[in-house]
Amino acid sequence: MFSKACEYAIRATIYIAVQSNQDNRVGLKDISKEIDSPEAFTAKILQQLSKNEIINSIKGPNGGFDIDKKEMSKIKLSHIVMAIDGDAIYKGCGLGFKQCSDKQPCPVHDKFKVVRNELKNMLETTSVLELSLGLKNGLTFLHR
Amino acid sequence: MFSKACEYAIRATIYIAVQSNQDNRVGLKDISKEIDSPEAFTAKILQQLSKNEIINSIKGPNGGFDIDKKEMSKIKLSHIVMAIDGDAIYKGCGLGFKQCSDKQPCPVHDKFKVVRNELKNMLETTSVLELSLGLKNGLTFLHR
DNA sequence: ACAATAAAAGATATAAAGGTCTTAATATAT
DNA sequence: ATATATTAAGACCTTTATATCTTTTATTGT
Repeated sequence: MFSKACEYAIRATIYIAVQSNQDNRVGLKDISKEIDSPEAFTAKILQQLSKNEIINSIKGPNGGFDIDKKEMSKIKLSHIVMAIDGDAIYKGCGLGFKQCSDKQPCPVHDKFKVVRNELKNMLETTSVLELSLGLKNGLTFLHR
Repeated sequence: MFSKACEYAIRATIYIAVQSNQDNRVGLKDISKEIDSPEAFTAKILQQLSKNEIINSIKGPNGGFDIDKKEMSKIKLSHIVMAIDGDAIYKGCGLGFKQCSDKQPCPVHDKFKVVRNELKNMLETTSVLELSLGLKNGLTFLHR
């Protein structure tokens, strides 16, 4: 569904959100350990998230990453996916045709549209705050 | 959503279905030209489809590929996807966790499940015959 | 039997995704 | 100011997906 980078990005963002909610700033090592991801690769992804203003990055001693509490409910999964994977999942044709459109649909166009719209809607309405609460309350899990 | 190989596989199967409906057997060259795919790569994919008994392959002069008319309504998109991409799209966790399950769900488990089930259902109920009819009737398109 | 045609199989090449390593930049505390 | 902690940036490596090329096998018509 998503690239590995995007999976790590979502995991990381949720974990940072949980910690930020408790006023904890977290560093790369901590994050990659908690979400079970390769450290150096995760660093790259956090850079991307930071550039896209999904998370804040603070250098130096006691530095790390966090998310503004007020922003947390505004950050949706769609923002993370867009920042890492781009809009391919939204606009891409199910059969890979560049010219596929409502006017000139590929054979699966309409069927895919339904599913894609559901996915799109889910991503656009699911907030990082919401996901972080489930994790905090022990209802969901982020590692093995 | 799917691999390139799977996209080509679906395109090819639909095209072969259209032709088989008119009792035409089609060769690799014709197929890859019609569906706008790399010829040699398409050959590999057709081999896979043939091994998985989704299409028939006939060697020699006047050889090529076809699909039994009676089978056409029984072949669903899910069969093609399974043959080429495997079951990752069904069972895979949205965040890439191996251990993700209903009992130990990742933060997006339930939300993804809804979308995935819709996709699964669509793939399992959409037949190659159905798709080939839209194409034959000029309602849908397979190339640029 | 032989030549021609077409797919199968296997080896190889190229591109993209996934991942690491090294050096630079920035902030903090002493 | 200096040493230390931490992320940023860029170069690099590895693996997988995508794609091609060559040789073999099967089928048909003559």
